[in-house]
Amino acid sequence: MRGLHASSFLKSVAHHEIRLTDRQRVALMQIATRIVLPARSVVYHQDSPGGSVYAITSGAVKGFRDLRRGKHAVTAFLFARDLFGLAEYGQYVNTTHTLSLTTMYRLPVMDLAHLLKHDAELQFKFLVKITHELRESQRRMVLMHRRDATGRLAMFISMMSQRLGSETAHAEIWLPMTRADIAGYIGLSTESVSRAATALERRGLVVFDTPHEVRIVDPSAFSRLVAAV
Amino acid sequence: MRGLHASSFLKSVAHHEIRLTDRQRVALMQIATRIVLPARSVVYHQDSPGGSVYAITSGAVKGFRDLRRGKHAVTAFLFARDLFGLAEYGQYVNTTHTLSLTTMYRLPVMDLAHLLKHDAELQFKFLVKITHELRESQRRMVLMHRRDATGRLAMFISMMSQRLGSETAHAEIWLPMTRADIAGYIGLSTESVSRAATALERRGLVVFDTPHEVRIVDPSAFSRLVAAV
DNA sequence: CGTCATTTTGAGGTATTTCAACGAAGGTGG
DNA sequence: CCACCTTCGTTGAAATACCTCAAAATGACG
Repeated sequence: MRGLHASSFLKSVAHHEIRLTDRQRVALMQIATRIVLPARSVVYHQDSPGGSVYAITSGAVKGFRDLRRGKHAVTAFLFARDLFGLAEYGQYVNTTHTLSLTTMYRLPVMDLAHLLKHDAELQFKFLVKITHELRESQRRMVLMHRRDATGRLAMFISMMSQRLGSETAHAEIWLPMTRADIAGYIGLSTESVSRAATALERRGLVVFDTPHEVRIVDPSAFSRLVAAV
Repeated sequence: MRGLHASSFLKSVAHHEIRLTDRQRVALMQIATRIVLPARSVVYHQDSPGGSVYAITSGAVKGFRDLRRGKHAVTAFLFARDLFGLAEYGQYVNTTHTLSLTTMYRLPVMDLAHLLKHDAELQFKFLVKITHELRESQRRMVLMHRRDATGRLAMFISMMSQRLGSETAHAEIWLPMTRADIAGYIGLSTESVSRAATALERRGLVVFDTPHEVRIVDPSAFSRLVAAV
């Protein structure tokens, strides 16, 4: 488990000014297990003992909590270079689920904690990463305050665009999640998400080539809507 | 007492009680400045350079972002033993504002980063703290998915109760923020918060001795409502 | 290519928002 | 010390936007 795998893990944590040294990468690889899961696989279930942290190399994962009547609140969409499971040390509070074919590294929390305790530089990079996530979640709070469904969806698309921007140079934005997942994330009903999507198209802001691929055709008007908080 | 081992890490997250050693406390005090601010003072403003992290000793602080038309989204309420400013490494993205007389320590981010990079144990405690905050924010996501205003307010009161539980042994829950602040936090209008408050009282679940002091008079029914996600 | 899940569209019900006004509380200045 | 003023909190009524229920159309996957 060296060479290609190791370098892809380097990339997985290198997001947002985080870059590991060779020695750090090797240390992490020694405790890591590479995992490849098909779409719709459960990574871990809520209320199970939280023994590991995961770093995504490619693919997409959603984290959610079950609510009443089959509904579920989506707590996060995770992509390449994201970490997850870290916030749930001790006991997982979310279920995580792959949305597509996903490769990731599993890091046992005991080993990771030991490693971080002896490498302050490495730990600092984790701290920066978590800190960045906290900031992300604050952006989502702003999204949740919007009253209009179309504005929420526009903001959601904008957020997804930013996260995937580094991967795809295309204007095509990949939305691997279902409408129900989006609804569970931005706090609307599935139908409202669908209606909001058609509303954005009818207003000439975006085009959905498929339900999971969207292009922004009027960037300035789109940005105006997103910023019209 | 040696360092924080992996097992004690789990424990500390579970009970979210961060305890510093005397030496760590001294090290932090050397770079810290003690600040006492009266109510309604701005600690820092959004879009200003983020040079410091703050640790609250007593009092209450709110973090928020301005939206259109005088509205503002409240991103956090912070109390004793909370840190803030850390998520905004480099550039503050929120404005922070005292809600009452507040004492806090200001830690220059440069000095703090230097300290953390040389004291993995101390940094670990910061990581635990941030990790816990991330988890908190996920709980809030669940709150935001509730459709009914009374349920949201009940959940909010429950959250405040938990945060202040260690300070006051009383059943009296202190809500230092205004109705508008609560509204900005749970995503409702000010009027809806007010109506939800009276609804909770009319249903015999709580009693508001003042607009800022609430007692839970029917704990089982109250818990049932909170859990009825 | 068939089957099932997902997505879209429609119509009505309902909760919250909005607009408006009043009452209460806290702070300030004469 | 009191009066004034600003901010905060509460209540009412109408409008709006979303949710729910239901069914058809589309898409995904074996």
